[in-house]
Amino acid sequence: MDKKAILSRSPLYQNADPQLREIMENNALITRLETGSYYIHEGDTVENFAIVGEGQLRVFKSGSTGREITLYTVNPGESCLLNIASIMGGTPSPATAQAAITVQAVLFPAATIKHWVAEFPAVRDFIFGTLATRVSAMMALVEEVIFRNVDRRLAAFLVERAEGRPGVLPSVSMTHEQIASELGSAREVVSRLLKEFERQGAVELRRGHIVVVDSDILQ
Amino acid sequence: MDKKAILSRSPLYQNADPQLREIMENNALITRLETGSYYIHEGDTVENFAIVGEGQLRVFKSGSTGREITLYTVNPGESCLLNIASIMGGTPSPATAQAAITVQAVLFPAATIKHWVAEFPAVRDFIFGTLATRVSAMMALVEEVIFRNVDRRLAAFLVERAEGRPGVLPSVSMTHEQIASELGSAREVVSRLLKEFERQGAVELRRGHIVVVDSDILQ
DNA sequence: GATTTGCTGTGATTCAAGTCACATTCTATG
DNA sequence: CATAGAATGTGACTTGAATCACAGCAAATC
Repeated sequence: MDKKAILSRSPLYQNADPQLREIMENNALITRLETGSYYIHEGDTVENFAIVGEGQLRVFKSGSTGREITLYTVNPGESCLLNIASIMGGTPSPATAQAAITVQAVLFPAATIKHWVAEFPAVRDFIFGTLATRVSAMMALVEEVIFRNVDRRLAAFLVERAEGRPGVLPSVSMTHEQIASELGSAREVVSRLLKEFERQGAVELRRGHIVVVDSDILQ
Repeated sequence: MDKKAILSRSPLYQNADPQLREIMENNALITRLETGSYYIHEGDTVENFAIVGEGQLRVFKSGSTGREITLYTVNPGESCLLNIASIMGGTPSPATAQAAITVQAVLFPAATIKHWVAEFPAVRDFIFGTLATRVSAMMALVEEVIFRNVDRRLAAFLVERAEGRPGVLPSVSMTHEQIASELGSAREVVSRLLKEFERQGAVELRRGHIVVVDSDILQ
């Protein structure tokens, strides 16, 4: 993927006028992050603003016992909230970001994006939009974690993340371990609950992925 | 309190140039919210942007069993993140806001503030600053809730919220019930933990407030 | 000062979920 | 096809916390 291909995935670029597009193209630094490598560690100062073109960034917090919880993921066309909050507020990053799937992205220096926010309404709208969405999601996450049991969160997670082509049952391609990190729980707990779901006929378990047979039961 | 007095508490107004100040004064609608009354309910559409001059707004989510968790509070001079996220993103409010202490505030219509964001750098900086701070706090909250036990969260809460004049021991003036809502836990749990803290000599319990005797033990 | 109302203290119980400790599969790869 | 390394399945145990059910206390109000 080249700069332009990555940029084209972002609503920011899509909504930009030709002038801004050109400026973006001229300032974009292309980068690649292999699966498992880190984009930023908690506490670091963020120096770039990223737009993901391909792959997936996972933003998470780790607890003392090694357990983790995913706060959100950044998919193609999206930008990292962490980045924005950190750059605009001048604060260190409140969480860690890692490539869950090899990422190709473009970067802009923090100073550059800050300047654009002042100058281009399109940039502003994009950033506010991203912030607003993530903030709501964050609040929803707090609520979930406090008031909902792991079984309900797991069921909701499966329904939401299951992907399937027409004709094929939707499924989630993750290990139990990964799902546990996503939810901030433990692997054994997830395994047990999944088995229970299977007994109820809601899912079918394969190695490395979970097939959602009946999403109504999960609801 | 009149408009000007309320506005003067906000860094937004403080950093504004005379022109913006005048515009703000001319557009401000003054309002008062008695303790316990709601500023906004979850799911509502937000129509105004508020700057709190006095009192305290509590922003929270409620669970099905009636339990609540405070996401954050809005104090004098501050603005409501909910508001900003909702107005700028055009999404319904993700949580409920209620006056914990009778609030005096000024309001600006959503359209007005949106317009100002485009026009005045000071407004932009203020809003981004608020968003960035709250987003970080939100992430920290998720982490706390997932990885830390209630006793640790309670201890941290007491240290953070204790207020005292010189010469007087700091204390938190809240009932156990209120603290439980703050933490998203149950009253009995908080009562029991507080008694335990008292046995350890960290606090002293009075009706309606907790005196922090030794904040080191709480750490 | 009597009463009502709202706080606080505590025991008993239950339950979700984290932890430990292995056994049992898969499946990729030499 | 043999096997190492991952992924999964499960039993046993422990524990933090929520819930239920009252009892005692303080303080505001009549």
